[in-house]
Amino acid sequence: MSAPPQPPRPGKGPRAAEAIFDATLRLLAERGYAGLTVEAVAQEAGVNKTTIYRWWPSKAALLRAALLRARVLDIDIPDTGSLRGDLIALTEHVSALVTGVRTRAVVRALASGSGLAGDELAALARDFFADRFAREQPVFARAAARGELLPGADPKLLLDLIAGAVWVRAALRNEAVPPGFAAAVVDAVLPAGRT
Amino acid sequence: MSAPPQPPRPGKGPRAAEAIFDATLRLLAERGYAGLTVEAVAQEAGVNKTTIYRWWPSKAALLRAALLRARVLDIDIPDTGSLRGDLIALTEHVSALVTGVRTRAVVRALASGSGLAGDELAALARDFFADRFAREQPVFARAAARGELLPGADPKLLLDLIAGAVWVRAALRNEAVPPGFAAAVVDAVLPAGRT
Amino acid sequence: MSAPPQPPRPGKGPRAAEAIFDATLRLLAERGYAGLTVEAVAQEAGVNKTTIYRWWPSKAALLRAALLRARVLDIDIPDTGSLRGDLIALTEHVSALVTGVRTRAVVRALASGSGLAGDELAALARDFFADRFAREQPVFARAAARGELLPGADPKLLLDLIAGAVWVRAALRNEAVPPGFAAAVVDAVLPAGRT
Amino acid sequence: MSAPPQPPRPGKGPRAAEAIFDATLRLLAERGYAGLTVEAVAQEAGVNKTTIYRWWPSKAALLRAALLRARVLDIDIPDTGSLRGDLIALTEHVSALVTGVRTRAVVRALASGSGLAGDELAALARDFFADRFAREQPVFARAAARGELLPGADPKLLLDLIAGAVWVRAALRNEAVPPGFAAAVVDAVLPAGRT
DNA sequence: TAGTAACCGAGACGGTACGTCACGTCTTATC
DNA sequence: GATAAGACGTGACGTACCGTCTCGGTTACTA
Repeated sequence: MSAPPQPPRPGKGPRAAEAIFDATLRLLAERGYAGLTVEAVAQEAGVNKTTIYRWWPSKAALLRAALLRARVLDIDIPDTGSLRGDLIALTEHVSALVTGVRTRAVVRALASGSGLAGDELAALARDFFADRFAREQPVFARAAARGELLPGADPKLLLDLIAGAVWVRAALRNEAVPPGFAAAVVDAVLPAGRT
Repeated sequence: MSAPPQPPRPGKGPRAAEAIFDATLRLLAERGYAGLTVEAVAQEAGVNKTTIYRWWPSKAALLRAALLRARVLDIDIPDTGSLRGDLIALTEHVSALVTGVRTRAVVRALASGSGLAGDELAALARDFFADRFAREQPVFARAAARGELLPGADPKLLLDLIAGAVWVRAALRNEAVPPGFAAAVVDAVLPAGRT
Repeated sequence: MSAPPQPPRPGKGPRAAEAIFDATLRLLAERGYAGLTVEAVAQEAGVNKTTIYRWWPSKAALLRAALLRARVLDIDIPDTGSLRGDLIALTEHVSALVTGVRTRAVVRALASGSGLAGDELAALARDFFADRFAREQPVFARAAARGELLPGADPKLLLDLIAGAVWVRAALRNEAVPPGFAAAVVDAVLPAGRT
Repeated sequence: MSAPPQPPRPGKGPRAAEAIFDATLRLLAERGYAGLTVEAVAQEAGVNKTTIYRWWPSKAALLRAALLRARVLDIDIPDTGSLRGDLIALTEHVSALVTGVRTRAVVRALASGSGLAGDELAALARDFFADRFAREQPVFARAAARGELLPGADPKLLLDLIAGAVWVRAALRNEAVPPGFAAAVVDAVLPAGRT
């Protein structure tokens, strides 16, 4: 009689989608991307393997869907009142992503795209970064409005420098990110951007 | 009295080591790390699979040995007479590594270490970056001698910013690295380092 | 209303079970037990190796199933009207098994059970002989009914003597079993059993 | 200068022949014929694998040599003063061979000859039984001299019956050989041979 | 409320690659 | 001259997942 209260599955994906995504991300965190298997996901999710293959053609596609759904990589855009404060907050968020137990495997998986044409993870990474960059625009818009931003500054370059430094330190060098690293990074690049 | 007839293999690794390493790197470039199989390497190298397993316990160990031997990732430390020139040269080298056909798969494989303990590739990446940083020291020593370097500057941070920006742009965003990017990157971080 | 369409595989074993069993027994006959390989069976049966391992955990288990299914070792219990005639028929059947091209390898394989605990072939041999002995009982029941059997005679011993003589001659001495051997064997043991 | 005091190796076989044979027989007893490996023998004997292959071309040949040298299968020909007593002694010896911990694996290995042409173990079995039969002749010669033996009796058949019964009981049925079995066997076949 | 379409579980399968074991051969010292 | 040392090709082992297929049953929307 009553309309169904916001049916959780509006026709997209299997009924057990949530369980599948959960299992996917948990196993990814536990075993890394290479150790993630569809069979294990199916078993953990209490679902038949065919069900997964009915909906996603590959491990990468499944992971992509899981990441999109689960919003593990979402960000809150900071608004601290100053460009420097905002950038430090962003940096710390990137740092948390790259080092966090739940997310570090995810984030490394994104980077393992082989560079071969047609790699789904590479596409996901591209989309993720584009989306993220779009969301970060307000930070720079506000800074410009406050007159904090040099006219010729390149926000994308600033962000790449910031995120890249954290990435290299944590993911490639495999070193701990010391407290104060975010501030140091931001202060290193701000002269190029700030009035 | 007579010198030994210069045995080509001084006791380390199989006779066909060169062929194996060649095949490993070629297949890695062609198919990416996930598509790299020991069986294919063996076949390409004209060697039996067991011979490979006799010497390296895993795909990662084999790749590690291949990279160390093949010096694919070596750098020439530039000496252009100015810090800016040296850093631009380094940046362009990083950029070539990350985008070059022969090396981009290698370099991405390094980053796919799962972050799990005991990952051989992660160890390799760590070693590689440590070694590379050591080799780059003269650039900063010379800059300091020339009085180009601010006293409190952090060379490691500068290098992480530079390499990270290239990495994010090419490997994560999967965008082309435009001409002039190296110079832009260096100019963005130099105010933090240069007198 | 209609009977189900008589599915050929009532739930036990792979679809190609017959082909697998055929290949198993043929290769066993050709190459002996030691030369029998699962891979060759799979190839001959036009089946993937994994399919065989899905159903039988070892070569011995596979062979066991093949023997049970194929009824290679079955006997027709003779009824010639006299104990002597029946025993000669049984002896000749044993002789045929031990020397026949199709069966001699099978029968030797049964005997190669290592005597180690848990040997599957040893278990199969045990079962086979127990079953066979049970089936031979009517011969002695009829002989007793005819008054041909001494009260204290031990049928099992008689059968062991008979089968053993054939076995030693054919399988261990590797000599031909001459015509008349069956009669000679039976006549040698009958005084111990017959009135 | 002094003649070596009975050199243990008169030019035939490697220096460590004894150790090799020991290891061979011990491993055969422990693991059965199928589980016997040349590599394990070499290791146990403290000898290089190539040394074994220099002297014996195959596992079967090695085993053959070990059995011949080690006299595991030797018999003492009994002389109890009566045919029945001698035959019972022989039967008990066969029984000990087939069931003894040290020898049962050996004796089963002999029977696992595939019946294929060129099987070395089959040849060994043939030789062993021929030799053994020759050695047992005195028992029958003495019985004949005592007038115990029927003129037309076939000693070979008698022995095959006896040995076969023990073999079937112990090796094929995998049953224990009860005490008194030897006497029962002999009494079952003696009417056919004894006056 | 019945029909129907989408979805799902169960199970089997061919296939690729894994990493391991033992075989038997070979070459190059060494004793 | 016999051995030791050690690398090698070869073949088979048994396992893990891959991605696909068929079949029969179950939801759940819809007519």
